[in-house]
Amino acid sequence: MNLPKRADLSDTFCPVGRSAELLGDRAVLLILRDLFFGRRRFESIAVNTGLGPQLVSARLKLLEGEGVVGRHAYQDRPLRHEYRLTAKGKDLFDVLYAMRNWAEQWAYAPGETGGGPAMRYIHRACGADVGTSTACPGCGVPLGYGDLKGEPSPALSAEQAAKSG
Amino acid sequence: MNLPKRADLSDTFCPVGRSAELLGDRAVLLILRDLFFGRRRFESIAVNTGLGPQLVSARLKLLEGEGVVGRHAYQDRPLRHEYRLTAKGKDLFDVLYAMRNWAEQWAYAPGETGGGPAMRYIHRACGADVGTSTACPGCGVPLGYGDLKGEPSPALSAEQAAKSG
DNA sequence: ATAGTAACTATGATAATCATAGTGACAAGT
DNA sequence: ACTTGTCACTATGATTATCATAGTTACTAT
Repeated sequence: MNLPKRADLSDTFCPVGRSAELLGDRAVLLILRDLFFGRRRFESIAVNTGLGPQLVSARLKLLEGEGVVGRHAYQDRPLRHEYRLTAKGKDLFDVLYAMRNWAEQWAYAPGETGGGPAMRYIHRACGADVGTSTACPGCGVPLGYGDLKGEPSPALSAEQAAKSG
Repeated sequence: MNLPKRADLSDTFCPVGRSAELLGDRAVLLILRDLFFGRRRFESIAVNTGLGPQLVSARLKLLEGEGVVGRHAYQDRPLRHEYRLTAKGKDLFDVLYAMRNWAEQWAYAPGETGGGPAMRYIHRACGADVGTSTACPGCGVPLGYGDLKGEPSPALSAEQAAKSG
């Protein structure tokens, strides 16, 4: 086993503290990101995040134990599993989306992304570019899991291609 | 020095990845939480978070280096500093608030907080209980840094008192 | 029979964290 | 003057976690 020895979730009554026990871990965040983007397979996650297989394995077990991801067989011979966000996991959308918004506003040097955002999001329902809003600027609907379609900037898309190729 | 050797922020173009370099750390998250609650002093943060002084020191330096917190002298003899969120730091409000909302919905056993949330938030402008919304349910205004007044549940308030006493 | 793919596990070196103790600069009390 | 106390740290050594690399299992495809 290689689960980090962290405090029990119930070690504090503070809600931010409880979230931090789970989310205060770079590997967990990167894996969640990949799951939100539809990457469900172990190898795919390991390659894209750049994390070693041992860490990915340990974190997926942790996430599964917390009920944030579920493990589902997608074939029998040989037996293979994929990982999917549960409802509890999908509800982390707001956290990851807030992280994305913050980074778009603060984490890039001027011009680094060529003018636009590193990743542009379009509201599926109405086609509007949502910018960094939490409610669609076109139709006013609050944004949640599954509502958005991401379009990576050329730089980000090149980076991802380099990893999988 | 005890700064963790993490990848450069600019190691990825993915905005969630960039945020994760900073926020994917339990200590960083707990320190930010305390700063959002108005704790500005080293000792106060160290005691409330339960982190050792060395970790607090290392993370405050990291946060200062990233421009998320500023260091300000509050007295001269002896020279003492306090830490405050910068604009870049205050903009992390949405992330911490999303973490809080998720935890309120998923991280407590039924009845653990005695019926209500672990921490209740009131919209200062109109007095409405905001629940776990991102816009005030009373007046519709989107919620941001400084808009809310927190009221800890008895359990949480007892926990905090135990730390400082 | 050999190579390939997917999902891991094992191992050892390196790095981070924790618990505990100590330091420096001063204020206040005896 | 001397002890005690406060605040913001720094130092040290033991414990843990992480990273890089290699190996394993169970198959399929050629």
